[in-house]
Amino acid sequence: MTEHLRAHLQTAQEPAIFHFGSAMRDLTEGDWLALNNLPVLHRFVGRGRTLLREGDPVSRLRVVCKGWAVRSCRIDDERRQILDFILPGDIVGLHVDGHGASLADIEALTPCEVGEIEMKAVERLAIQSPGVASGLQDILVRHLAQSNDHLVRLGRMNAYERVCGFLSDIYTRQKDHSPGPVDFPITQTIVADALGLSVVHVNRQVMQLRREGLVTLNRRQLTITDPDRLADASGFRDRKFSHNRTTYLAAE
Amino acid sequence: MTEHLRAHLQTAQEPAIFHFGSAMRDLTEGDWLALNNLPVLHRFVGRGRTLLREGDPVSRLRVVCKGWAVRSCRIDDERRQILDFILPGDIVGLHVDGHGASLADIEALTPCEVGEIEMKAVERLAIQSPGVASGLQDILVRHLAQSNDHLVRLGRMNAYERVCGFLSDIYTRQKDHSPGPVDFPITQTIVADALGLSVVHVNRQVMQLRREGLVTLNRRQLTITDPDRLADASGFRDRKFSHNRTTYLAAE
DNA sequence: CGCCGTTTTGATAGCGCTCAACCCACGTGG
DNA sequence: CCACGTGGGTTGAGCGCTATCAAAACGGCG
Repeated sequence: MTEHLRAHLQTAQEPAIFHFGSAMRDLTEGDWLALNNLPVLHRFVGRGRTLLREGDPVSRLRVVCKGWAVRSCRIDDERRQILDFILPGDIVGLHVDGHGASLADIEALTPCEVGEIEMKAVERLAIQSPGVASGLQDILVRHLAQSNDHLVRLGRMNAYERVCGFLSDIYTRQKDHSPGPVDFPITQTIVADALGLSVVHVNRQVMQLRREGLVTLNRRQLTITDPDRLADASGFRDRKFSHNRTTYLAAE
Repeated sequence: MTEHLRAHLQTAQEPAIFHFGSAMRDLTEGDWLALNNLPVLHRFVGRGRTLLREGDPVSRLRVVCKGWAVRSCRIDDERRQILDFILPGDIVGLHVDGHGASLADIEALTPCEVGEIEMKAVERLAIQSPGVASGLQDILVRHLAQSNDHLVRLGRMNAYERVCGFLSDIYTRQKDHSPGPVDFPITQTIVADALGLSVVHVNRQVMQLRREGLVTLNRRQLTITDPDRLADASGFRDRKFSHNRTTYLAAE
């Protein structure tokens, strides 16, 4: 398939399908055509609303086409853990238990546009198309890599390193499209719940980073002065993790 | 297929293949026959030896047929994080980056017998057999669920809850075969590196649990007096996690 | 027997939490 | 136009959970 044709196919379609297919590697022209036949249900979710609740049966795969969301577990009234951040183009609905029930809540950080695709239909497609089947596996494996990084962060990094690594990650995941500042629709409370810290302590680390001139950030935007230095400060030796792993698709 | 035939097929084969297939659901007779044709390379790994090193290209899937191992990341000279525990029957080699390189070291806690299967061969098989393809996905999804639990543990549980939850997990993962005590070839240093705590503090929590009469454990065996009480003490409301998730295959 | 890895215990220090207060930006309604 | 409420950010004081350091006991193994 020529590059030209591929580009045409990729841009010609439904955004949800485009993102879904783009997350896979080595799709053939036929795979793309088949993907395009998948029916997509559109939904809009307001900020703060729950897209999917823990324990809900997941029969549809969700592609978040616009907006940000988080996947989080509530432990009790005063504790919750944010498991990952969902950026535009990310896919939701793969974290399920043995009965197909969601392992966590998905909550919109900003208004979201979501495309929903029947899991059954995707599975049928995967049977016919090896490219889609292995693409699904790619997506799952990438989630595993992300969990890995987060586990190391929570288990063995101190507060300063956690914040550095987190900001570095969020930065790198968006860096492909635009130089300069990136979106950051995240409160410090959210950061705290993601990093297993208290809000107050997150704030102290952020203040520290500002004093050191490493970052500029507010509720809207994040600017990183020296990405390499920030990544170094995140504790992962030679930036191997956040650079090659969480964002390893972008690296190709 | 009759139960009798299934039982026959499952027991008639190579242990590595048996475990591999058993980790999947809804395999047809044909799937099992095809699995049995996969060539298996046998390896033996001594205690403390490294089965697979971080960064190594993973071209073969490993089934640990006998023995225990851990998957761990070294951060620097004095810090490491253990990401999960590999028990007999577990599958290794799915945690890879975008280039197929291992994300972590796999280290044998006890002497291990490992069956190695060419990834390429498995992929070829998955193309022909939908059961195997979706079985592979099952395995990946189960790993995701495990990571989830561990993330919550590291992010939002205190030392006591972490130890309770950990012991509870190890117990539940083996409980299907034998009542009473279960294997526990794990030093407190290993527990510490898994739970993001210091050895000394792990020991204090274990001592506490012993004083409370909840567990008996040494370097060989773990006995849990009242599994329900221990699970309650792990902080997960209604034992939903460790019960339904990490071990959700056993629940079926 | 002697070595070494592991477990246990005490004393001390420090990282990060809690509580509390204050500030700011923003939206809402009178 | 201003009063007010609300959500988020910032800062200080004090405490508690967990780490670190140190030492001793234990147990397996050559």
